[in-house]
This record gives sequence, structure tokens and C-alpha cells, in this order.
Amino acid sequence: MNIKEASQKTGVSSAAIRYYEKESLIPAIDRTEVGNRDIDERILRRIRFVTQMRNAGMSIESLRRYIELFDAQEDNTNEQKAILQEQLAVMEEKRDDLQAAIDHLNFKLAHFYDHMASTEAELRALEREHQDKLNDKM
Amino acid sequence: MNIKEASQKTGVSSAAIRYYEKESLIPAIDRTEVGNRDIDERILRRIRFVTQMRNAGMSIESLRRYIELFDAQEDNTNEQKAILQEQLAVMEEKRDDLQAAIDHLNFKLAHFYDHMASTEAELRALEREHQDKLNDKM
DNA sequence: CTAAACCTTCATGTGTACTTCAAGGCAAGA
DNA sequence: TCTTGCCTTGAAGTACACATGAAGGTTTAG
Repeated sequence: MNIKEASQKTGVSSAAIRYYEKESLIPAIDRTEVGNRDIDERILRRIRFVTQMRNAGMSIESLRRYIELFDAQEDNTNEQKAILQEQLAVMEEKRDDLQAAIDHLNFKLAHFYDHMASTEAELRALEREHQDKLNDKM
Repeated sequence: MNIKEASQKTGVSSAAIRYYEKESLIPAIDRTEVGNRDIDERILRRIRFVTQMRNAGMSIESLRRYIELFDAQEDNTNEQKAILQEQLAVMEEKRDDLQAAIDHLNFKLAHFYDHMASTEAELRALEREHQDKLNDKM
């Protein structure tokens, strides 16, 4: 398929796909006789994977290093493992921050109509309790 | 406390704290007679909250809108609720993407020494299985 | 009284991750 | 043949989130 179709299927712009290829986040894409990209399912999966990682907050640079390790058949293996573990720790912290923020929002929404009905002072007291449990945020 | 101490306590640069104030992510900070910022615990909590949301991947703009709703005593309440719910949905998707990425990494690490011992072909087969279960990533 | 170590505002610079533009090639339909 | 619609590369532009620098003010130590 051509790049436009790949763009439509993945929701990633053509320009971004070219960019990802240039930055080696996806493998080099085969070309037709005239030089146009011919994208297959394998590339589509890679694009979706990159999108997922990007949405999760991973930088292009980290992703490139990660994918390099992934594809490498070399053997600085212990160093590789250390890098993967480091990346994992970063992502877990990010997820936990996100979860705390989600809890925060859910609390707000759960008490939303309370909020509409009650005074600011009452709500602040309620929230203070919540925050004390949640250990000091905002 | 002065801005430098606040910076040290929160791990957020002085410049970033000034920026957050300007962008209304934290309340207007009291000044001393000579015009220096005098930061209290309430502000510190706000800074930490902003940091957490930023780490979780929330943009400055989204955060500002969120905090506005938070602090408002006005009453476009149903619209407000809709916005909070929207924000929540975005964050949950982000968290799920992150979790998928973490699963991916954990799989890699769990099979890391397998990888060292086994051939590429064997590992790819193993991973294909894993991916099939995880429903089509990379 | 002068230097160090804070602070202020305002302006400009920087890195990331793209997006957009310019200039041109190829293939199909009117 | 010419317009439409796709594609190519390379360069330049853009948005966000700060970082850095300039020019100057105040307090504290020597």
C-alpha cells in the first residue's frame, strides 16, 4: 500500500511516517520501481507500536535505542538488560503518576454533584481528607 | 521561603516555577517588601501536583484549564463535568498504552536470558505467541 | 565599599517532534 | 496535452516547555 493508505490506517501522518523511517523507529521501507514507499503489514504494526510508545510518553530517542536493542543480535547483553530495566522503571513511575492523577479526577467527578450542592468550604474539607489519604497532592 | 529553596524542595527549577506562576498553574505567589517571591507550603503542594501531572503527560494548556475548573466557583457545571470526563478518558488511555508498553518490556526482560541462550528464530516464535495474546503490537 | 549571592522582569535561545513548503517526477482521465 | 492526484527529497517553519542571558535591585560578609 502507498503511504497515504498507511497513514489512514494508522492515524499517523505521511510526514510522520517518513520521519519515523528516517529516525529508524521503523525499518527501511521497500520502494516500488519509481521510488515510492510500499508499506506492508509488518510496517503497519511497527507504526502502531511506535504510536503506542509515543502516546505512553516515550521519546523518539529512547524509542530508537530501545528498538536498536530489540533488533540487535549482538551481545552487550547485560548492558542491554540494564537499559531495558531503566526504561521500565521510568515507565512505571510515569504510570503511577498517571494513576494518581486519574484517582484525583475520579474523586472530583464522584463528588461533582456534591460540589454543585455544597459550599466551597465543605468541599475543601472533604478534599482535604481525601488528600490526606492520598498523601499530599495539590 | 525564597524561590531557590522551593526549587530545591520540589526539584523544579526556579525558572519553571516562575513560568508556572505566569501560566496560572499555581496561584499568584505573595511577595516580600522588595518584591521577591515568598513561597509557602500550599504553593509547594501545587508545584508538586503540577509536576506529577506533567510527568503523567498532561500539557500545560490542559492543566491550566483543569485547574481553572478546579478553582472556579461558577456554574457551567455540566460543561465542566464533561471536560473533566474527557480529560479522564485521555489519561486512562495514556495509562493503558503505558501499561501495554510495560508489559512489552517485562516480557523482554523475563525472556532476556533465554534470548542470550537461544537463537533469534526461537525467540521470534516465542514473541509472536506473546504478541498474539497481547493482540497485535509491534 | 565592594563582592557574593540571592532576587526581579523581559527578551531571546533551545531541543523535540513534527508540519509545511518548494520543486519536481509519474500515471490516469477529460 | 493538461489537469488531478499521488508520490519523492530537502529545507525551513512551528508549537510547546522551558533555559539562558541581560540589566538591574537588595542584603550579608569581609
